[in-house]
Amino acid sequence: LRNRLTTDESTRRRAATLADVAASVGVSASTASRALNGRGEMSPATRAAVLEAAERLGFRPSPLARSLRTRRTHTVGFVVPDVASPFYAAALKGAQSLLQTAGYRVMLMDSEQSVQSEMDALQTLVDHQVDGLLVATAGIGVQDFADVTGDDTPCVFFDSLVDGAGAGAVTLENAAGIDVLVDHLHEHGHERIALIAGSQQETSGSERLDAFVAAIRRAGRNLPGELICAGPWTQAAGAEATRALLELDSPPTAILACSAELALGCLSVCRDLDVELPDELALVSFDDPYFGALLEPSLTAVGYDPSEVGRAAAGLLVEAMENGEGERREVRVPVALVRRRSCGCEDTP
Amino acid sequence: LRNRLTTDESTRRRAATLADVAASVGVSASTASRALNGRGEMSPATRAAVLEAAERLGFRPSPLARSLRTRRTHTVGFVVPDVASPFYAAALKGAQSLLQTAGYRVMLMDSEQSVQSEMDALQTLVDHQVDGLLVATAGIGVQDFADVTGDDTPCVFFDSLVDGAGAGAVTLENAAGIDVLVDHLHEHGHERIALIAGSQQETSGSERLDAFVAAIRRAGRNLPGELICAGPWTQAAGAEATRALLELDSPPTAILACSAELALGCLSVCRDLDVELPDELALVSFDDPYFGALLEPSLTAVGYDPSEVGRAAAGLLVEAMENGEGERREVRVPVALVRRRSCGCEDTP
DNA sequence: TTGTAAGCGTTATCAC
DNA sequence: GTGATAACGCTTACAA
Repeated sequence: LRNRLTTDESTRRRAATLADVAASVGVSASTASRALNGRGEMSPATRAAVLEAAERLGFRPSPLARSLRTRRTHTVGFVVPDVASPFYAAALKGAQSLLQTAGYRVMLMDSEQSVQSEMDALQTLVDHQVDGLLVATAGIGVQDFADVTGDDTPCVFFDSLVDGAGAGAVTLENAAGIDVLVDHLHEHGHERIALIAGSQQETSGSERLDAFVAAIRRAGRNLPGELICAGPWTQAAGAEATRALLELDSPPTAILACSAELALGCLSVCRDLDVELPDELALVSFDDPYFGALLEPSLTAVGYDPSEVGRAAAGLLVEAMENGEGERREVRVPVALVRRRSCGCEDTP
Repeated sequence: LRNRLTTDESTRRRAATLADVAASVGVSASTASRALNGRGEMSPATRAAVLEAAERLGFRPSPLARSLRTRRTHTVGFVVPDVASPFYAAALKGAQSLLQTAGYRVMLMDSEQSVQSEMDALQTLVDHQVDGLLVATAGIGVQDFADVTGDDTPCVFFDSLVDGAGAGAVTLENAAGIDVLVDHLHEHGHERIALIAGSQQETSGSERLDAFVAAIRRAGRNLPGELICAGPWTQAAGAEATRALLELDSPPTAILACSAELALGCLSVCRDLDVELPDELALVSFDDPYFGALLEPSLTAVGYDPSEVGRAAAGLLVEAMENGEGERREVRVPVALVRRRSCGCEDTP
């Protein structure tokens, strides 16, 4: 019942160190170290004795000291533009869980969508000698990235890419997702489709916009520039874009929002303006929020597993950290269309 | 244009160390250290020379070495039951941002709602000699907590409490929130109100349940046990509870869900079963999700700023880490009722 | 004002 | 098999 870690003496006992364990057994620190790490041959007797002493003294090796010596911290840095966003939070969880079982800790930084903060974050992490980096860039350049990291630390980018940089990359099937959304709207007979795009600083934004333009062209439709709005990934931006689109002389009959946030902004404006969805305007979204079925109208969207993005990225990173960087590997996480009512379909249970 | 961190020589240049800086100026390491840390008096000339050399060599002090020596890591551990949950993700962001500006890094651990994992996480963090702990407990006991941390590391609990443990605590106004919700349902004339409570392992769960019982009693109503369901904080649990409640011989006329997740589960079941909200059943929720206004029907709820919870907790922790633990401080983050349609009110824009 | 030396807790390289 | 000894990169008495 008594707390093992405090003593009756006035002095609070310091945590046991390797030297303490060694002394307690009567061997040298190096022997104790070898015993605990199972390195090298040694008499079973002393090994057992050391193990017993370590247990008895409640010895906990200091990762700090170990890292200083071995130059490995078993820590990876995780950098995202906004941890509070459902997507990044889920990716974080996926990554964290894989990393934890692989024996790595994660140090988290939020770049607040700023390239400068992102560079600061990377600098801090590199200073800490993290073994690897997982970053969803806010739009850093290849050169800046190399300058900060010295290209010494394995890095896997996810969500958005930085040219050919890094030991690997995980992104979504952006083009495929946009294609299926555009096709679906075409099937519903829409001719004037508007795009509410996200930030063009990141490839996750530009790939979707590019894919949209390509899909419309491929279908032989023409594409007025006024039907394309780009801005930050926020609900407010989605609302503003929708308002602008609805005020057009000939407004679109359908809107494709490039993220759930943007779709939500669109939804709320339509509600305010009493625009009936999907009759007066159809809406589809790249990104299926977990409450998509409960919105009014329920949201037709392209969905995917956000935690899988983090998990896959972490997997590549562990690979790169342990086996050295081999081929640069790119993974695309698949997406799938979920038909609901906002496009004009019926809910499917 | 050329990368500063690589050399033309075959050998990749090692990052400059304090010794390198000192040597380059022709002073001792201690002098260089003092110059860089601005400690002690010294000739402006040498100080300037050291600073210049550090700059020129791109010197970056090693936090690892520094921490080993000073026994301060400028790192705080952050432990939550589920980072992917919107509430914890927002709290994380609030905490992270305050900590970052205060000069601390955050090391993240997810306890996956398991007490054992939570203890492991705490152990890991303590081993890493974090300067402080921010934990939303999954239900650890006081004694276990003390055993792991040795009560050496300042800890601020948030969301849920551990008896009187820790240097401080930040929670929501659970009782006030439940009271206002129950009162509001009473105003709408409801006599049979059911509660879908969350996990009773955590005080955030038990406080809400207790407050509910008290509020009903205070109003002189009687409270059949069948109207209270407790379970995990998941949408699935909310759905299951709702299904059970609706099958009762005399089902409730109103439901109070103790979290947004639980309310969502309720909502989806009502949709499946064609139960009309709010006419056949009223629903209110403790926790106002950011898309609450866009649900069908829009959700009446008690809301609060989740990032403020993290920020406040981080504030208390920084205080405790820098000025030593003084009085144990408890903060309650305020909540406020948001009337929407699910209770029978009209939307207010 | 500056330098010397010890030490933070490990691990790695040698001898023995 | 095991033990000195020397790092890892920094801070801080204490001495000069």
